[in-house]
Amino acid sequence: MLQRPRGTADVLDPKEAERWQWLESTARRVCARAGFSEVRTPTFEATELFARTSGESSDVVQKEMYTFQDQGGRALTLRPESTASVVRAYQEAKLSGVHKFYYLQAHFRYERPQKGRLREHHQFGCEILGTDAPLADAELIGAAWTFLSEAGLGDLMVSLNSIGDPNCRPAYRQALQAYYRPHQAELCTDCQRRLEDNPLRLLDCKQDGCQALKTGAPKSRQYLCSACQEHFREVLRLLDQVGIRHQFDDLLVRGLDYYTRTVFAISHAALGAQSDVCGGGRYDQLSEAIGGEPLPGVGFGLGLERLLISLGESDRVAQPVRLYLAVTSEQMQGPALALAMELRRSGLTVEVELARRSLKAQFRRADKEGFSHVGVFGPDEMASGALTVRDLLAGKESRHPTTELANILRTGAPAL
RNA sequence: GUGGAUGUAGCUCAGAUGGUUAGAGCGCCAGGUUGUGGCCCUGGAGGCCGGGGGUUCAAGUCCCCUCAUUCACCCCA
Repeated sequence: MLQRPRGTADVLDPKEAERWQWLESTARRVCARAGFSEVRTPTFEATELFARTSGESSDVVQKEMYTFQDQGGRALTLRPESTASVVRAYQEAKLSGVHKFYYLQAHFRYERPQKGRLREHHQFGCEILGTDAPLADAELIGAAWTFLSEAGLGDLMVSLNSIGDPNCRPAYRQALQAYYRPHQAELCTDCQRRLEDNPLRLLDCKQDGCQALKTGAPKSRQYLCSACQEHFREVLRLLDQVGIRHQFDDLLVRGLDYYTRTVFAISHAALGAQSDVCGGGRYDQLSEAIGGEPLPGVGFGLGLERLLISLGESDRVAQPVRLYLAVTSEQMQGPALALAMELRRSGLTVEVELARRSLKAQFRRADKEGFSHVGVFGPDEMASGALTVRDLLAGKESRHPTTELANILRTGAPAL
């Protein structure tokens, strides 16, 4: 039989669907309170948008994009990330001033799948555009922090670094190259290439040989110009002030070229090698890379599949009242459905048995599927306009007029 | 893209050196007498052994290819 494409996933287990909905609504709630409004950008964009912002030499652009040509010969790409799109949209709409956006969107990268890494994955992300104030960095990181806490991820720690701006980064790159050149022979093949291509990336190589060289490598912080230094110091100070646990990590660099100054990540051990659940940073020159007016910004992206893995299987959804309406015979199914619809209209969660099975089997099923109550609807009940209700947790049973059911059950007293 | 592991019932897995009707546990369905769950007992359904090709008298078992999953690398959310 035909299967779903590699690296994609279906969500059809009701429990899992509920987890997704709960997570998404948590994100929306956190954003609404902090004044972020939702932005939705096209699923595909001009290939050039990503090529120019992420960087021609980045892995994303070199080998991970889903690129195709449409009937009109346009080169298009399924978005591998959303920041470039959001900046593009801001500029295209000729907005001005500070804007705060969030998105919940699917992203596509042609990669080899493994735990916490899919070809289509979903990210919740926030962007603050139009200001380079350190306060924006702090608020943005705060949004990710608040969201993760509310989602229930414990023991959070933000790692961050500053990788400078166009004024000071060139000097740092040169310093790195100068340091590594004499050791070139000891580097892994990837790092030999990086030495010319993208020296900053030398710092997050995990090969033993390269790892050893890192300790003596020059640190970006020592090369920051005074403006970047001041900016970073202020970001750190603000994080302290708002109570966000963080640690300075001078080996942290990001894979996308558009980052400037602040870069950060939040990781979680449950994810194995894909430990970063959230990553982001500042991108003050991105807009110009796509031919726009200067527009500073900071943003983060947070992988929802990864977060769901980190959160584990825990059922954090309180069990609400759910009534399973059982019937004593097939003849009662019609009247039972009518009753179910009436009860639903008054706000109750009610399910009726669709297959023909014995009362016993209906009870068994209600129990298995975690219903809180079973209503038995038979001739006696119908004649008296009542329903026999059994509380499955308490094991108690009683009969009530159907008109009073909604109130009795909704006010929740588990024991009737 | 590179390297390793895996793929047998809905799920977790057994099936030594190839040999007759492919098994278990859990789950599912039905019963254990009158309109009632969780425990227990009995019975039942359910498997092109991921797919294709090959070797052989004979393949779930051996070989090749392919698809998928998984772990690591690369990289990233």
